[in-house]
Amino acid sequence: MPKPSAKERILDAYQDILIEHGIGAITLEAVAARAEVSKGGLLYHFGSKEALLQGLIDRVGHLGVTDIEEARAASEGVVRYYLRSSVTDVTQDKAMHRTTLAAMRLIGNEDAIDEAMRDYTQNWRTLLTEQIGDPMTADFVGVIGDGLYLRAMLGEDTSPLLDDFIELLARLGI
Amino acid sequence: MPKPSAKERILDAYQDILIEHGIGAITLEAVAARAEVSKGGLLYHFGSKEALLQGLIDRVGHLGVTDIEEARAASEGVVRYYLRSSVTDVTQDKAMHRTTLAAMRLIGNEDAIDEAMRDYTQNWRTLLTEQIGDPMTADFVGVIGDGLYLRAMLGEDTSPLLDDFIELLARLGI
DNA sequence: GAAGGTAAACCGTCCGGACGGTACAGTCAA
DNA sequence: TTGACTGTACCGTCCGGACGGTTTACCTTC
Repeated sequence: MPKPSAKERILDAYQDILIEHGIGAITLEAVAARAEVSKGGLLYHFGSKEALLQGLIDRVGHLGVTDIEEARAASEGVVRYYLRSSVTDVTQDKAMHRTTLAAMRLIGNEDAIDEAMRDYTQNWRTLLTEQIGDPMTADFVGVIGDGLYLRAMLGEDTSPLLDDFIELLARLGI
Repeated sequence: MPKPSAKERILDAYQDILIEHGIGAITLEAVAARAEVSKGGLLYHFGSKEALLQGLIDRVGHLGVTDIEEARAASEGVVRYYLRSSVTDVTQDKAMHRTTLAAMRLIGNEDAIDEAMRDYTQNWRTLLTEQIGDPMTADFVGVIGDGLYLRAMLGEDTSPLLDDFIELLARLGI
């Protein structure tokens, strides 16, 4: 695996610090240090803290689109794909999962993040509705995924719940 | 309704700012201004920003206990009480609901908050298991409540979902 | 009941440190 | 030569917290 470009590394560092220590630990110097870049180097790529945030939002947008595409094509089915990617699964370590977790740390603190996350959940809701048929049931599945994410944010390992939840949903004909 | 004591007003202001503008907007001066108290007055009651956080944690603890007690005694049943209090219901405006929403803004930023929230969800899980019997199904209901809270954090009005969700759970024999 | 005392409740200013951002001169690989 | 940085020095602002008052409520004693 080649070393990612500095810009990507900076964004990764931004995410990592958000996930591990939260928004309060985000300083330009801390992000730069984690990315193994000088402060000047960071500011070369992202002209301000605000630009760094925008970088994360863009990433949520891009990864969100490809995530939905992959889900649509997944052989296991959309619902199972959705729940699996909502669960903390150490073995997969998907890019979108980390990005989402990082973005969630900013919910309520940055309006632009709230909007990006609403868009993302809305896209999922659309796909789930398309797949399941009934919008109400689709919302139900959507909320379960969100709940799993919230638990992940609290540091809980939710992977043991996956199969049980899928079985319960199967009983509802999903 | 008499004017609450300064200490309560300060904690209310702290919550309000967290909910409306997030952790980044929390400064001693902002909280003091919102509570209509001087900065010195605030520091008289809470000796530091850390103490303010501890005040919120204590509140989560106290309200959490009474919340669980009320749920246990609720004529509508524990599950319905749980889901109803997870939903954004403008008409009720329960103290615990606001406190939880405020505390959620701090998840991942303050270890002590994470722990308090884990305790709170754990207490609910225990009660739900006791009520439903099967721990796996209880977790299922628990996660749905969490998902509703996450949506509330994103500013969504989740109250229309309540009855539908209860009906879906009824189909599972809950 | 006036005077005096006391402690809790509260006010407003000041200081030091942290942090975002600027500026710029130098390095180095392609 | 140009783009991608490094490293250092610096500035202005913001914020936490310390601190030295001041007001209010409530005794107590003459």
